[in-house]
Amino acid sequence: MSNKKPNTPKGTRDFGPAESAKRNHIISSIKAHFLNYGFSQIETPAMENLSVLMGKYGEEGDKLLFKILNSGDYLQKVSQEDFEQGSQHVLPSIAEKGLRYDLTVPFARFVVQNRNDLAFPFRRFQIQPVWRADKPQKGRYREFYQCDADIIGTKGVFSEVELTRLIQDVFKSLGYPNYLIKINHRELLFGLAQWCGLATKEIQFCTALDKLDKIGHEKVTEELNNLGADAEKLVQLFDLLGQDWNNMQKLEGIEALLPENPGIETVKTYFRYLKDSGENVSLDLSLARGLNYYTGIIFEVVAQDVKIGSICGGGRYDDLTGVFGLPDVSGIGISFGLDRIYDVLEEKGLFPDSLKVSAQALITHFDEKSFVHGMDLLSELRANQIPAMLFPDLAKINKQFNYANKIDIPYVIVIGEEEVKTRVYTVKQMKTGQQHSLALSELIKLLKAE
RNA sequence: GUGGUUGUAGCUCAGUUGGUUAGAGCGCCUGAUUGUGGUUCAGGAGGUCGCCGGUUCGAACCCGGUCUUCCACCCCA
Repeated sequence: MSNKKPNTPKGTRDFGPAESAKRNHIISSIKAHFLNYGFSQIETPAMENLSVLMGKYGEEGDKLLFKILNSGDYLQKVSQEDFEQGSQHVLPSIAEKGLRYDLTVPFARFVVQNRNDLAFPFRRFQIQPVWRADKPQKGRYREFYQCDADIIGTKGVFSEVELTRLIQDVFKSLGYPNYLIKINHRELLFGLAQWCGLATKEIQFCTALDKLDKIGHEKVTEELNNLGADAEKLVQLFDLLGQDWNNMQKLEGIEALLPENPGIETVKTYFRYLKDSGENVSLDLSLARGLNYYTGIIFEVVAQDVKIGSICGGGRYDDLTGVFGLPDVSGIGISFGLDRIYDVLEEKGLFPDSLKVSAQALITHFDEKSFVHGMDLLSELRANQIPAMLFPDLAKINKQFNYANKIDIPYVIVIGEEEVKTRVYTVKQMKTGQQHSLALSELIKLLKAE
């Protein structure tokens, strides 16, 4: 290991054949459900203008944005005054683009730009990488994929129900049952904040409350007290949160505190529409989610038996396009975290074995004559939609078999003098060791059977 | 961004108070096997001990820096 040993940048990874196959397994499953729900795919550039990205994810988000240096002499526009005032003042002069931080904001930009060509409500899905300059940890990468589905241009709670069912369908088809869909409503959170006497500090209230299951109610109480919350009301609040209630009981409990809150009716309707399919759905009044633009119901999906944070998140935003000049468009979206779902499936051993197969058959040979004959057989197999390879070098037969074994090829076809003459091929099933002599039509039938 | 942690062969890891030529298992290559892989046996290759610097007669080991990994904050998918 010399100092020349190359490496990918911190928090980024390569995906080899095995990993790519597993990732594709997840992507194709999610994509199939997106299509089944009527979403159309779009793609947007990896980079956006910083004016599009800045200020959309809160102060923290701005720090985590990767900025791209301007081309050419990027210091040219920096004035002495900017430089003396520090990096904050230099930034606008040296970088005007950044890597996208999520898929929702670029989508809002896309909607505004293409508003006249889109039919609303518009359902789009998007599967692309995003970048965050976070400090990497397990399940936290600097480059990771999001799989987003958004419905924009409708306020109906039915959209929330659609996305809930979509989540359920996806995890069902991935074979992972131990997830929990936590939901809450920003109006409820804001109502609670005001009720506690934190009318101007709703966001701080949310982020403090969000830590409840992590640091416990004493510490959260302490934080909220420091913000200036009404101590008596906090006692009432934590009394409510501590109850082991079902969703309806929780709703009734919070309705008693906030009788006029518009979020109550919305959440009630949501559960009514869900009917009996709300099995993995839980109203969690402490769920906050950091992103500033959410205004209505918010979602978070957690893996209950893997320590990895949330694997899917989303919510309703009433005015995301407003900042780009298109007001009064309500949208709702969810984002599946491909990389974390991967980590969950990997840890739980839920990837199917069949993903390993690289080709159905490898054609091996003893000499050049049989090698050349193998080329024709290869074409025949491929013409019959049988993924096949011909060993490309003249090599010892055991080397060829060894290769097939290593890359998990199920069938090896052997061609020698005899096979070329008779056109009856020897085929060995690697898993069982069984061997047959078959003419082409029989061979195709066998290889297609699997 | 703050604090901590990790790094030795392709992989998982040993390595004594600082002392010749740094080891094991697995994997890899060759042969037993010129019509058969996965089992077995024999042999072999592969390391500037993450990198740079310092202390020392002498450093995988001690010190500093740096990169990387993971963890706790922060925040999030």
